[in-house]
Amino acid sequence: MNKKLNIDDISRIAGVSKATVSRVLNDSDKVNSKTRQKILEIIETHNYQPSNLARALTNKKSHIIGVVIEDLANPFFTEIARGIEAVLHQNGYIMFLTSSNWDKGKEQDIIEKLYRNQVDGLLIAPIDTEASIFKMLKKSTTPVVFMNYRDTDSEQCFVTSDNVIGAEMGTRLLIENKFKEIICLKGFEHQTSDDRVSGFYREIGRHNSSNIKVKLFTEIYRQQDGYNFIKEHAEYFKNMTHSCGIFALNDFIAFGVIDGLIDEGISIPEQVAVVGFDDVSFAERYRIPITTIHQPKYRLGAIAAEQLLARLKDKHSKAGQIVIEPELIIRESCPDLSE
Amino acid sequence: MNKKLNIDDISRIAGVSKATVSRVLNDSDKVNSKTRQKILEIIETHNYQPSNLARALTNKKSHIIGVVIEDLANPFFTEIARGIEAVLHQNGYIMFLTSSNWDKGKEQDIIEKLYRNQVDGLLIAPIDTEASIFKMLKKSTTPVVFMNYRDTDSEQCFVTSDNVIGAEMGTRLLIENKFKEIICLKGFEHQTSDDRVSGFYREIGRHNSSNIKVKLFTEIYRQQDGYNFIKEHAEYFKNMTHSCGIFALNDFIAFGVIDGLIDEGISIPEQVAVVGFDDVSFAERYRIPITTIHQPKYRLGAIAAEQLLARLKDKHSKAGQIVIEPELIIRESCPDLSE
DNA sequence: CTACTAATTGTAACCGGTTACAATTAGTAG
DNA sequence: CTACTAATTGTAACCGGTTACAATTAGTAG
Repeated sequence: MNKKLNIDDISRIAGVSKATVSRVLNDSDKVNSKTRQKILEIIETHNYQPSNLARALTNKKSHIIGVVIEDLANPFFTEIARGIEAVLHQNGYIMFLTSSNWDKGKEQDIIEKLYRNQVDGLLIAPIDTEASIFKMLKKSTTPVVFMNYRDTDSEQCFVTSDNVIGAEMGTRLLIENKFKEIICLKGFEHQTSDDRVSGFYREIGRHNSSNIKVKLFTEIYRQQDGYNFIKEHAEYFKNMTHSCGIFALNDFIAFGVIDGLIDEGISIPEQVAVVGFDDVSFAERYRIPITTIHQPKYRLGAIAAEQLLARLKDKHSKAGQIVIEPELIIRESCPDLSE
Repeated sequence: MNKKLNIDDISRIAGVSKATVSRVLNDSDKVNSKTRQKILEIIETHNYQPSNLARALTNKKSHIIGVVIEDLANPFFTEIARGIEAVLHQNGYIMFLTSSNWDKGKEQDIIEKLYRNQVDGLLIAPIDTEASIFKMLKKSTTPVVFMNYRDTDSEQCFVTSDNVIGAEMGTRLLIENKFKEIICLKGFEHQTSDDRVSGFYREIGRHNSSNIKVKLFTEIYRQQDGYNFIKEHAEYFKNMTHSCGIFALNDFIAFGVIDGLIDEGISIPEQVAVVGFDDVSFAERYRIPITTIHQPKYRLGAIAAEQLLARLKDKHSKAGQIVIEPELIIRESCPDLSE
């Protein structure tokens, strides 16, 4: 309808200089209370909204934090985002959330766009930290906190769960359950997956496990892949003379596995027990409640946001590198039968 | 580390004017291919990233679309966001997603911030359209498309499911199942809830239903509330001599209801049948698969984004007001026993 | 070599704010 | 009323880009 007003329009209407208007906008300096009053009224009645672009351009502060997660459909990430949002909002910052959708190219693209929009800081759950954009970020002054990722560079902030220990916990449960066969299903190509696989093997190695069959399957990414895995090996599972434990390296894969097992009429946990990872909100109330490794997602996001704010306040504060201990949650898909 | 370079730095290094640099950035006009080459190299080696703020300030185009949803924890909204993101990304726009978290004040606040950051357009799943910020938006030139909401103003774009018809479908199923008692649990105070309640009563009114007990309970917002509702009325349900149907006006309430019924040992659907609304991704694979009204969430988001892009191309294009027909999905929590 | 046109580049104003510094106005003591 | 200080306001430069227009350079025909 009517053009957007700018500060010059307001100053003209009020019969003052734009500097004065700017002063009342920022209630900085002293402005005569009558002029202030008048200007405020004009702003009000004309519904003037100062441009944050112009403001950020001079201030070099946008009060915007860019957040990049991998998947909007996965409550694991949205819970993290909620934690972030709560902390940022409380501190007068606004979160702009974006999703790389597990696409490396898009990840680069998004981060670059965020950076060019001069966000004050970046909170990233990264996929491909080898990408050139990350090298650029490291050289830049824009503070970054990684989530769900650990960096060897001591200058780099990050917040993550200890995926190695988490995987050890899950594996130990399976071993203690005395399964003759333990199958590990690896998820996305990602540092967290690698860590979990390491933890898996490390725990296996700790036990005299020569009489346990151990298998690893990779390239099982999503729920559907977990389902297909069971479908493909259905005959094998049905004809097994021993019972078996499956460690799905994230809950979604576990969901798929459980769906497949139910469809094939294979009993859980008697024939096949399932352990997941993440303790996504639905794990507790899935068709069969899932034994899994709990990560405090909301808290992880909140801590990451706090780290970033700390860096924003003091550029030279020590880079926080926070590793949170996960927790084994036992439910029906794999009970603790060790006693 | 090193200060961020700007276009002046680049032009100085290249020994040309900033206009020339700007020209190669936008590959507009003609630039001698040698100079272009040289400048591109300098940009590359110095990792120069032009500021989008400055650019947007002059161009009056940020290529950013602000998106406001109500709840990041609810896959209903994140599915919509995924649909939006896909369309926007394909068209060179970037989505900045924010969440009002069911808080009216925050909703106002967020929209104002987005607006001040001069996003090119806004996609909003609104809570409180009476708020003053929406009046301001209507007067502004920034195009807005509402989602999950219908506006009586013919100038306003929106995309929504037909909640009245959806509720009628669900209610009809319950009536055809010949339940002697039908209970409706209303969710958040929201236009969609009101529409669903209307549909519920309208369908009830269509049938000669004097022999059906009809009850409406309000202020049942979240999963936990659905659970508590059952807990509070557990004795009643257990002592019922007839069977009863519960229409939970969104799936999360249905989840809670089902949890409560299971905990109390009340059989589903024999004693109490449950119908949800939305067909959130987990409804299909909940402990008891939920009969619900399906909304095409991803598509809804995609259509909304397309509407917005259309408006962006042509300010005067007719305001799309799109109502999508929902679909009844029958699962275990309430089968179709009408024959 | 000259005169003209086309290609390339530079100058300066602008987008919409903020702020250091200067200028003006108001207030106060003598 | 004068002289001084404090309070208030304005001027102009700047943030980092874009672009209309002018200026310069290169190319071509005669």
